[in-house]
Amino acid sequence: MPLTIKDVAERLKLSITTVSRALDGYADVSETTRARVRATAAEMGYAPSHNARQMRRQRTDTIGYVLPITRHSDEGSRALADPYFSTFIAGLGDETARHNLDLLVSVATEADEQAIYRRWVQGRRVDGFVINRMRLNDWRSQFLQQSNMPFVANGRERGEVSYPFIEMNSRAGFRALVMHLAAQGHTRIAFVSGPPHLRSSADRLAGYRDGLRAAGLGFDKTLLASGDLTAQGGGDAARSLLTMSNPPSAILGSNDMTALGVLRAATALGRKPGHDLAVAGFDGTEAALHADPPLTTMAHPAYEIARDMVRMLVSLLRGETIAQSQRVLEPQLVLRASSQCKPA
Amino acid sequence: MPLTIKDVAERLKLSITTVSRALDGYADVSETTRARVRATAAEMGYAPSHNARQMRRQRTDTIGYVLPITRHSDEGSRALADPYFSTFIAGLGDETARHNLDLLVSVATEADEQAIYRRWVQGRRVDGFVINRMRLNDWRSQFLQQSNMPFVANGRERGEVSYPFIEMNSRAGFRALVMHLAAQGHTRIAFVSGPPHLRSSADRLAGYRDGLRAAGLGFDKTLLASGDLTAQGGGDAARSLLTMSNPPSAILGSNDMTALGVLRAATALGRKPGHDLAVAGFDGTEAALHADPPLTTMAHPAYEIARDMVRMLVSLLRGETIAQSQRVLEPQLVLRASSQCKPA
DNA sequence: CTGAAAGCGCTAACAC
DNA sequence: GTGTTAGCGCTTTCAG
Repeated sequence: MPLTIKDVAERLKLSITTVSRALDGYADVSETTRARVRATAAEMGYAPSHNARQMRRQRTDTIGYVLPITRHSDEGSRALADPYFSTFIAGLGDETARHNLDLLVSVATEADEQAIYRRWVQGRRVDGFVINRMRLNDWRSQFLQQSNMPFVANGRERGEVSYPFIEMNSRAGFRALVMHLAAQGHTRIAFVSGPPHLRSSADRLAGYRDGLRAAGLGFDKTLLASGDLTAQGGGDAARSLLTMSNPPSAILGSNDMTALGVLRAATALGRKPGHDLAVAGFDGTEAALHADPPLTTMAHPAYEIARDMVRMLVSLLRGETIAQSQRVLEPQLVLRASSQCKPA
Repeated sequence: MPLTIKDVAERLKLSITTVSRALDGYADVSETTRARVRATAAEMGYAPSHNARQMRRQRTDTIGYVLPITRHSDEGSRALADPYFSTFIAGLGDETARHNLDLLVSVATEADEQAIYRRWVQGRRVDGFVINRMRLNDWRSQFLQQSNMPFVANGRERGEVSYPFIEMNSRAGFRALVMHLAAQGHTRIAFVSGPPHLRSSADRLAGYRDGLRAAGLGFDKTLLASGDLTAQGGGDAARSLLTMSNPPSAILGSNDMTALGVLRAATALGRKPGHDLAVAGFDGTEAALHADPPLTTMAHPAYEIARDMVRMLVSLLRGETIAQSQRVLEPQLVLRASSQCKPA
């Protein structure tokens, strides 16, 4: 049976009210009493019951994050195989800790996530949400808005939205990536897309097409392969692209994991990425740095984005107005060996 | 203002007691009433307040995990750079979700973690803990035991312990790794250790020495470099090892990240890992697969371990006795190109 | 089978 | 400055 405020009060022969106020730093309690209370509480190892406190305050001091995975959870080991997510969680964890907030985490497929959101919202489990990997039509933002639950998104749905978000301009990023490859003489530049219902996939594909246009290259749909943002998917796509009659001389992955899969598959097919095949990814993960050869990518500061999202959410919870509540960041090109070659 | 049980009761002209019982599936309520209550509650979108429920039940249905990081949190982006942790969290998330438990996560250095553990324990924030990255002398296990807080550890402290854990036999793993290298003729096998206060570091070093002994090789302390389980640390260690007068022909990293750093640094120094330098890691992360060249490693099923730990904890919370409460798993050697070469 | 009432541990009006 | 009291929303005796 853990200690309660009553135990402390009895020991001090004070009322629980006074103890509560002393501990919470209210003004209307004498300094001597406050000191006595503090000392005794510390000595007894008392800490208030989070539950009881939040029940009374109607707050939880907790932020929720549901990690969206694609596959069935039996294969959940893949869930965080993408370093993007782990970096993101690290940012959430660090920044919430800094504000003395707790971070409640769950892992769910798009099919299962509704139950969790409902439970957390209606069960008043969290004060606000951080959501990412936005879909073109995303029920989460609607649900949270109509539930009056504060949240900050990483990215947004199609079109104008009214909620706060931080977004990467990945469309511009892919345009730049294509231009970079075109500048080296590549004309057959393939693209391995992500799941089509994701906003990021649409943006990245649009950026790819922007780049082709800007470089004066036509769009050839045989150079478009579909992936799923995993290395596996990237490998499959690369195999089909590289075994066609007129294969591309450059392959762009929707993210680093896809590009890593491309690298491996290409190497297995006897190609030499960085020599007879240009490859690039997107996200700037550490794995890209250690790849064979090191992977050209676009830096995407997932850690900082996560921290900023928490900061924005904290402001929201405090009822403050956020200066810049809808931010668009520009990614930065990171040139490495994988893309530094001319077409064969 | 979210819905409460009272709202549902009023709508149905029933007492809150009956509503509560109907929803919780108690036997002593008529089937018709139960159906009516269920339907109305669903229709209204009612879900019980987690806080109130747990306040009453004196349970939280939440499991805590404090991710231990080494560096100051300003550099927290490194926190999860090690895929071992992200895989571990994925396992925790999946398995807790499966049991309808929530997972509370925090990120803290060893210096800061005490505050979090105290807050969560004394504030009755969680029903149990999962802890990993055990130290040789670990205050956490003592604290949790004396607080009467159930927990399961990944690994354990020095010596015999009474708490449940799952541990990798990394000592045997490193012994096997050294034998593998020695079998190819390597006699100067270096080892980049981890932080000395970690149990895993001690085990891995001991395994390294076991291997040398088994292969009939002497222990040369100039071949011992200290790392910190990051790629950065591995790179630093490799630079000092490879620039000495009589450099090693093989380098073993305490984990994959260390070995990846070794690979990069060695390549930068003009060495060709897999040809004139053998390198191997430990953990079996996906990054090792995509490395240049692909990294030999020992598979360490962090995802499955995490899930099993949650299962054990759940049994503990239910008051069941766990069949195998102290498990030791054998790692599996995964041979890849990085270690497949003879000494120059 | 259903309802009234107590109380989980705490905070915040409101008294004194 | 300090104490008394009324709840936060729910579960669980205990009556009926």
